[in-house]
Amino acid sequence: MTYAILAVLAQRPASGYEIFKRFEGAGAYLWQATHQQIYRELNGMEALGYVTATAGATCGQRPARRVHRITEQGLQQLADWIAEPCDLAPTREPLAVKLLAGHLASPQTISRELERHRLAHRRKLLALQKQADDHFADPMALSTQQQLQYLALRRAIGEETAWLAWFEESAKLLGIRFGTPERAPIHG
Amino acid sequence: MTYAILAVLAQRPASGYEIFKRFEGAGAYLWQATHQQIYRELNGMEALGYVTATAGATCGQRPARRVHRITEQGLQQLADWIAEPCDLAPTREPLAVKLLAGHLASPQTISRELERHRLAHRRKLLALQKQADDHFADPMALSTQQQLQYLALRRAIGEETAWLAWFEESAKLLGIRFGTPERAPIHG
DNA sequence: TCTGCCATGTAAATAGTTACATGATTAG
DNA sequence: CTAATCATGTAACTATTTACATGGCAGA
Repeated sequence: MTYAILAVLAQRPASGYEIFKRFEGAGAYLWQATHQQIYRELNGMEALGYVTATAGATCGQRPARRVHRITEQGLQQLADWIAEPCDLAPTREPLAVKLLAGHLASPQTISRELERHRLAHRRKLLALQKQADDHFADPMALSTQQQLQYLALRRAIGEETAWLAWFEESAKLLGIRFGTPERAPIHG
Repeated sequence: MTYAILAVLAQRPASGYEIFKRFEGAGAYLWQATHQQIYRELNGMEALGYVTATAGATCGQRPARRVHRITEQGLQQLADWIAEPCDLAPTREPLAVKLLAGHLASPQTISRELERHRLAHRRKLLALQKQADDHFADPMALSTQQQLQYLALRRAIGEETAWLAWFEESAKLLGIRFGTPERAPIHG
């Protein structure tokens, strides 16, 4: 978590709220987190000297937007973490758990839940593709830094595409017909 | 977590250790967890009446294998959870975070880490495919219950396949060559 | 003999969620 | 005038990891 925030701040300074927006909703593809956690983490990192906070002068009299900036120490910390090998993200698939014991529920219950998740994943894929279109229109003309960021996004797009393909497969095997009969968006 | 354990116990009674084995290592595709967490969770569920524990008579004098069995109440609890809509699993991608700030490290550092993860995902895919071969050799001849369990596994296989495709894409874009091990493991 | 697996746990620390709280601004 | 969004936080709770602890049994 710490490092996800530092990585965002390494791109540009941001307020807690901006980081939260990036970590939440359909477009999030790095690290989902609640605003409470982000604010707490930011304050902790400020105490450790990884970031500095400047009271950003805003228009009205809102709760004083605090813009956070990564320090040399924070950059160093982040670089160290990147260099040190990390584990794969632990697997946690509530939907797969539901399927494993799916015989305890009615087929309608299962297919309704599959449909809900399918729509959520489709929504997410569309949001991600929009980000790709907006920020990485021409993938062959990117700087090395942009290539890496593009690949991070491509990874999430690949993930969501795999989900949609799996929903198709599931529907076929279970003999379900999902609501909207459109094909899954093409990936690649 | 609770429900992942209950779902496994709904298939057949098991000891904490057996559940742990299922939730750990390359073949895990439901819910990764440490043994500490599983034992604690099992004891908690025993207190709540969702499972019963019987001291399984084992061969030697080992710490007395405790076999857990799901109760009617536990089944009801699990069925209720399956029926109630759940959120998508929150996104947490350390590798994507590393790429986002990848310019802070050397290209070799990045490509080494990509290669490590690629190998781990390949290992995982192989373990999953072995499970599919072992338990679901003929997907067209499965009971409804088995179909659902097969799909849970297929989901994980789809995930790992997407990872490997993404590593290919990354290698191409970054001009990295993977799969050239120093000591060629190509043999029978 | 040594390593690794079987088999269970306690205790402490860190990570993450949920509930509660406040108040300004903007768009319909 | 109402709802959503901007913007920040505290407190309590739940989930998860890490470190410590024990001891038998099997195979090289």
